[in-house]
Amino acid sequence: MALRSRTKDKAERPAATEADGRTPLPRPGEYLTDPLLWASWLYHHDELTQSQIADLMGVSRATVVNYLQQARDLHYVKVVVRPELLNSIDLAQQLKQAFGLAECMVIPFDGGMRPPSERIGRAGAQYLDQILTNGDVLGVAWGRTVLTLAENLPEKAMPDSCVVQVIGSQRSAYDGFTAEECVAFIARRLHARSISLHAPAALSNAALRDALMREPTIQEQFARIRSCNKLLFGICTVKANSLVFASGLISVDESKYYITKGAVGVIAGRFYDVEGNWLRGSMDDRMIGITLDDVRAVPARIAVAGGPDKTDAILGALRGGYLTALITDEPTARNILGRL
Amino acid sequence: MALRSRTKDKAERPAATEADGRTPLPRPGEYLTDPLLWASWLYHHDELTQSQIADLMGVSRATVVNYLQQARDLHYVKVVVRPELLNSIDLAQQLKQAFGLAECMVIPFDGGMRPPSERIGRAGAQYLDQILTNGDVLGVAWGRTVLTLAENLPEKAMPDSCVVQVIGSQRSAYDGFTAEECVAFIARRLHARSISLHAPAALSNAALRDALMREPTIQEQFARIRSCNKLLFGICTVKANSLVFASGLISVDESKYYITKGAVGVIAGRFYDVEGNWLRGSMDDRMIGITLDDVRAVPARIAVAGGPDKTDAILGALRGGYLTALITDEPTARNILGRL
DNA sequence: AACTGAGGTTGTCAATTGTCAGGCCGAGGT
DNA sequence: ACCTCGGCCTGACAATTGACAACCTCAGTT
Repeated sequence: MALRSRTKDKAERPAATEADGRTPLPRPGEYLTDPLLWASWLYHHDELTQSQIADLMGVSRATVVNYLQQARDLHYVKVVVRPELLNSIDLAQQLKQAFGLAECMVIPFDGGMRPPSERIGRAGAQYLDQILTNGDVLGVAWGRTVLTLAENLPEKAMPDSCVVQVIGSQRSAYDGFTAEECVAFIARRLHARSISLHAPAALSNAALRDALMREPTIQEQFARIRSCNKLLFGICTVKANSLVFASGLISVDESKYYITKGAVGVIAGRFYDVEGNWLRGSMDDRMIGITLDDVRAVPARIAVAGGPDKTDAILGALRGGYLTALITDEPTARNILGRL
Repeated sequence: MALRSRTKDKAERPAATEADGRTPLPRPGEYLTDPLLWASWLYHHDELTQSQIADLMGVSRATVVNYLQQARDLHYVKVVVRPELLNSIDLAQQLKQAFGLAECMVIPFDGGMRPPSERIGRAGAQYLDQILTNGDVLGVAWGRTVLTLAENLPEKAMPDSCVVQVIGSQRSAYDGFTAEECVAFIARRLHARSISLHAPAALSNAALRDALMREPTIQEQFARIRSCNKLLFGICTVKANSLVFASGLISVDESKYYITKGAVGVIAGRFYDVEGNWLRGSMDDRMIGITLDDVRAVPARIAVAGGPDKTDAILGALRGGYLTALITDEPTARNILGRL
């Protein structure tokens, strides 16, 4: 019970010898079991206390703390809140029903401690991990939330899959915010092939864009895009602080046309109104990327989006049928349902 | 930073009002979100402290503790130590190599605090959860370890699957130890169909057994058994304290014959020697259940077994090729490898 | 041989978490 | 209307856990 003196600890391993006569523990230096793993298992599965583990392993408790911390950092352990339950809470059910979604995850409100995009990204990572299977062709657009998702995606071996960039590249004001980076990141986590679109998202005129589109390599990429069976994207507002503007993809001036036509949201660079109608404009002729019609052709279309501003944008996307699965948070879900 | 007084908590919800003006929290009594789920998510995903959660939800911290505990009990959350890592630790690798196993999980030693069957059962539950997919036909034999596995199997929807009892029923000295119960339990957890074998495991003479075997319903069940694509079973020793005797399936007298022929273990009521040869005897002609030849015909054959006595029994089973996946613990793995 | 710096371990202390006896409140019985 | 019981919540206390600065140890360098 009292803290053991530590002066004598090297020589003996009291817990081991008494408990298991026939299987001597490995002598120091010939561990057959990774100590991180050993500690993690005993802690999380067998619910021993850190002190018990420390005795068992013959190190101090503080060391065990470190082991456990490292194991967490290396993602040796995962804590999962059963996603199907979040699927079933009332708000999610209502959204599913109202918009014919196949799946909807509504994560609880956290009192506004962290940005919704971060929390939703993490939730999305868990969801994606769960539904992806080897052989999938996953299209990925970009967004703040998609990026956090990518960063939190657990590692998983899907060697026969590929991750496809569905919108051209653009220079971003923020770090790591380009579509290529999202795609590459996700592909790496999945041990999958990454297929990026070697072209800018927006060109200065339609003729150039058309010429580029006729390039065989680009044609090939677009064939890939149309072969996606799953698609992951964020939803952007058209407000001034929105990422589409901050990233330089679209200038505020250019957006004026769309806004006067009633634009409320942007998916993969394409504007739509609150009814979900795709608003085609001059921008569209200068962009390289998936169209909203293409989006609807993908079997599983997963949107990760949420936050106080995004109500209308998400509502429009839902009405337009651009999604089959929505991952959002509780305030946002309430807002959307309140707008009906 | 200092602990906030709790006397004023009913009236206000400080974190909420400032952070999110447009979405009032539900008034008490109209929670749309299950409080267990809410608390669990904030705790495990957003890493808030229990006090923060208590403030947010407007209850005392102790209540949050209870919520979290309940959520754990109801399996709302899962803590998973990445199983592929246990697959890769040295002992597991050596066993895989030595016996041509497809998978092998070796869980770390816990100092002998809990019975191996309990710990291995839990590990097996996690493994099974991971490899099962909808549509599987899972055969299940019985055993102490299989039962703990069943109890710890997380809930999972596999409506198109079935769980098949591969050995007849028997009265047991222990509670819940019959094959039917294991099967029913697992089936319930998986929302799958449970197919039990309505016949005793052992009859008093071979003629009766043969007559029963000719019954169409029994024939049907056996067709099912042969259609299994996965099989789950425990491994029993032939020592006097073994479950096969305690359960009354086999009498100690009857076992004498097998033991003199060199029996070291029992799988689904069938004896085999240390080389893995099936020892056929008079018992076998009076039993209703899967044979060891049938076992080998199943594509995935998962054994959960471990403990100081079981070394030889497992070794024989490995040599006989009755397993494709073994889940055991570190001392047992060492013993087996030491016996080579 | 003495120095130095990186990597890993340790003891201490504050923060967080688990426990438990007692209090509150509503349902159902008298 | 009053009482009793059971379930849920609370507050205070004990145990566990996390953070951190100091400390070893050992290999490479002077």
